[in-house]
Amino acid sequence: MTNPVRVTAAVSKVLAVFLEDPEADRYGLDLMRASGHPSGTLYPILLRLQRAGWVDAIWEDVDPVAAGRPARRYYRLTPDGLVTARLEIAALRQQLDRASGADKAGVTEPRPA
Amino acid sequence: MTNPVRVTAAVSKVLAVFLEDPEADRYGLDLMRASGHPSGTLYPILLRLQRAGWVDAIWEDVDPVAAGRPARRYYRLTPDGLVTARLEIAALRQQLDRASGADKAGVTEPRPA
DNA sequence: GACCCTTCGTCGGTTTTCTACATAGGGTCG
DNA sequence: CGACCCTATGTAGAAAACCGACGAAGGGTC
Repeated sequence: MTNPVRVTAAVSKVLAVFLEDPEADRYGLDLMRASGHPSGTLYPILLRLQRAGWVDAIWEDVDPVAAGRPARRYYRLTPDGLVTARLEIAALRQQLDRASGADKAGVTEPRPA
Repeated sequence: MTNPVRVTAAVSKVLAVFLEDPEADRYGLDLMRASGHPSGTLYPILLRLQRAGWVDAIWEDVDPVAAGRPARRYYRLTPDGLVTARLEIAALRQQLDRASGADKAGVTEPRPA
């Protein structure tokens, strides 16, 4: 476990969504909307994250007929994945901050102090 | 011009380096060291950025014999590329900030205020 | 001549991304 | 009841991106 996962742009978006609320259970369509990824991008990423042990998945325990919709598959960060994701995202942010921090004409931030 | 460029993780690293000092001329080896990319990653990215009109390139006007090294090829952001790069990087940063901002236990930042 | 250094790239295999499509039940409209 | 959209899951296959290895070309050193 924790075998190499390349934290690409698409992967970091998914991790960022998870980190918005690390306690929350998230399902596929939900993650698609929140990350902006199409299913063909999202599900392979979720598979890689699961294989790496960063993410867990469980089937929703609901009767599809009673609920009026298919059962969802809920994904959530493992404790391990939570720690690693935070580190990865922090590293990315630092890199981007270095870029816009050295730039006088800020686009969004008026005062860095 | 300004045809679609996918701002992947590797591309954003290159843009971030350019934004550290948008006035500066940068050459290949320099960008390789600053971005951490191997040549096989960097040069294709520079080509894509040039084709999109985000980056300009000119050959250094120097006598290789006198300088004791091969001439460098200098790359720099176009005015258009500067604007676009800033927007892209700002968007990425916002996304990452939302992720760690909603998280109580901060990893690096003690006080966001 | 053999070797390393700087500097520019390209080549080719692996990994990642993404546009379709597949599946399956439910609801709606005419 | 057939055509169509909605929620859900995911796969298939091609295009794109990545990156280690290599090549080219000159300079210097031993």
